[in-house]
Amino acid sequence: MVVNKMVDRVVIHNAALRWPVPGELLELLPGQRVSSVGRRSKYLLFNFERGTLIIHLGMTGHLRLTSHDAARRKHDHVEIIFSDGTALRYNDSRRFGAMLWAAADPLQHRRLTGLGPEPFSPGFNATYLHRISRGRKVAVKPFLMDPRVVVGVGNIYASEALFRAGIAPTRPVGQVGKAALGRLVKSVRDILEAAIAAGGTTLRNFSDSQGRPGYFRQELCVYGRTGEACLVCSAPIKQLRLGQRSTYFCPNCQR
DNA sequence: ACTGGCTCCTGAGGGC
DNA sequence: TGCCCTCAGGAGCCAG
Repeated sequence: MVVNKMVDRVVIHNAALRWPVPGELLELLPGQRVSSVGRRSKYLLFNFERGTLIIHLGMTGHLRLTSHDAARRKHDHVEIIFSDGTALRYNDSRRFGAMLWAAADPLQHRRLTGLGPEPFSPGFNATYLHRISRGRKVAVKPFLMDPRVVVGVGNIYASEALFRAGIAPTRPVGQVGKAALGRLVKSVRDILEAAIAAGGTTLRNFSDSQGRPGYFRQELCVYGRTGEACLVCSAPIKQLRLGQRSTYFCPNCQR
């Protein structure tokens, strides 16, 4: 828990994340206290007295709260050292993540404006999806993964949600009816809820803040199961690329 | 306004 | 054992 901790100093070992880590953090953060933490989409919001530190973990990012003198690990790019002797370390081997600063309302930061609704919010519903998808020719899977449509649905969960909703991932979204979109909304929520309960999905090296892997992988119905029997109808699971992303589906259950 | 393709990056895994 | 190749993915960016 970092709330109420006072920043003593910031060390940037490697500023080359998705966008350069703002150097102004070096002067801005020391002397400020973390007042609260929040989240919007996959952006973590560390609210300080005079602004908000926005952190995205990308694919491989980790935050660890350690003693400030603990040995640095490979890919520890930024350290926020607190006055109580602890340090919050941002580690990200792939550097797909980001660290940004918002002097005012973080929701008005250019990376956060334009984000779609949270998947568990009332705004994410069949009527909404139906309205914004009419006339669109894009396939339903990349549409579902577009953060302007809804946030939080990555590649694995998109395939899984479409399987459970019985919708072929290649269907032009404009041709998916409202009832099917309603099933999709429910599937997305069910998948995310189950995945969160299982601690996420570990494919290679994902782990939570305690270093534990996620156990949702064993509940995946289609993702990574190319050629294996569909759990519902036994037809072989197919794989294709859609929007440069591996896509898995049952050609029999999903239409 | 849409759409599809490309890009960033490192590590894992497979083939030889 | 070691090298090389391919793949993985969140999401911004850009050309058509």
